[in-house]
Amino acid sequence: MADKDISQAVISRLPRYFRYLGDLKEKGVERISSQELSDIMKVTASQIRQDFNNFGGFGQQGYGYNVNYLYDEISKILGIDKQHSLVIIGAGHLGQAIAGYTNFTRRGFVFKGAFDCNPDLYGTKIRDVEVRPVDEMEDFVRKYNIEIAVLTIPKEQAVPMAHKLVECGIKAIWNFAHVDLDVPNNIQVENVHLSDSLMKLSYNINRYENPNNSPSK
Amino acid sequence: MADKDISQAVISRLPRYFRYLGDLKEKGVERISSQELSDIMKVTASQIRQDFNNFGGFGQQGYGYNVNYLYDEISKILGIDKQHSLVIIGAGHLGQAIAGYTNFTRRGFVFKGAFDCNPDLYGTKIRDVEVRPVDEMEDFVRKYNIEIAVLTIPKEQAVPMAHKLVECGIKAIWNFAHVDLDVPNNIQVENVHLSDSLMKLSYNINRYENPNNSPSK
DNA sequence: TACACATTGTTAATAAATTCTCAAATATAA
DNA sequence: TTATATTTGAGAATTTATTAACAATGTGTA
Repeated sequence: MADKDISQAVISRLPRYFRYLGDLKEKGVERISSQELSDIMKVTASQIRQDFNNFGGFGQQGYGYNVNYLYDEISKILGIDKQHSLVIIGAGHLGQAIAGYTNFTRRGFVFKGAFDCNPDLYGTKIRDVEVRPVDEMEDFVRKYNIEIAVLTIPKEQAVPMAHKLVECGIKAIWNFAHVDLDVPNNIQVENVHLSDSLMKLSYNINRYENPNNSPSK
Repeated sequence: MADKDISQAVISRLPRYFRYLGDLKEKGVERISSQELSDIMKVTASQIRQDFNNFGGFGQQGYGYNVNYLYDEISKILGIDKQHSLVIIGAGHLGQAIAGYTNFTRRGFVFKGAFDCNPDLYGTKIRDVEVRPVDEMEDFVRKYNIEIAVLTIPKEQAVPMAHKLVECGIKAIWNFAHVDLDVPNNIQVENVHLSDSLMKLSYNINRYENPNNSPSK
């Protein structure tokens, strides 16, 4: 955990490399240089090389990078060469959107269960998985040793639910509730705060339209 | 646009400040010091002061910050003191989740239209708004002068759709498709790449479990 | 096989972001 | 009213991230 720490800035860029490499792979491209990748991705070649070097460097002088090899290595780094079990807590539209997104399955995220507190949803199915009452979550997570919980519930319920999940031995929470969770730091949390994202967009619209409403410095 | 540029790192933190200030406001807290806010938010007091100072500084020595005032100022900076019109392109679960999220409305994002290419959805309603055929999008966006388009469609369709939107005079795109859009830089784009976020989570799980699979340096 | 060329990995330089420090300003209590 | 305690805003110091430079190493060709 505490060895050669790699900054989250680097980690954040890996999925994007992975996406572009996947595209290249599909196109049948065998090799690529950092410069070529730089042109496609609009980041500096230097950054690409620096990023890969955090993990030892996967290229070869005079040749570049082998697309397939690099793709596989990144998938190992990201841990998507293994399967991860996942439950969705909150089977509303957002929960269903995520559950139904088949690409996640392709990346090894296996959707095992869905829970909600709305009785109307009990027994309805999302991709062969039955929606269960949320009280059954604890037993289910323990029994099947679920790794990841996707929290798509209102923020008021998110905090107590996170605590319950931690008690059941969950390893990670993908949090869509608009609240910061306070969990032990052996539990991984990744927040998706959609409203934050939308506000950023709003800022940039505003900024572009009224460039001169900045402080009098 | 090109005056006292504020870094996107700062902008990214504003919505979180805004969220915490909203909570404080609701609790009836009138004033707060950067140190108190630091304790609550788990960021350094110095960063809080530095961030606010980018916009001129809203506090007073010996007193701290007035919660209501600061809240209002941040909402102005973020441009959420004004209304923004918005259409959703792709009325699947994700599109519906976003359209249905009433908090956005509260923040001034007014949901005006929804479009899809699935005839089964035409005429169905999402919060009083009828789902229309996607061919009608262009006229609609032009006619009602829509500012923001939310792209919740598959990546193959996202790129041509973005081009169409730009032609219709859209100002900003909130992009949920797993692809990078290439639009003129007067168009604001905010990406929400969910699979990237999930991969980051996967990395951190992996990292925590196998701390020693780092390169031999 | 030998030589020119390409391209990485790595170190150094630069830029950006964060944290520290403290004088100046204000609030509050005596 | 004055003295003391707070707390900001701003500049300096530090840390982190990004970009540039180039020697080392391999590729591909004649």
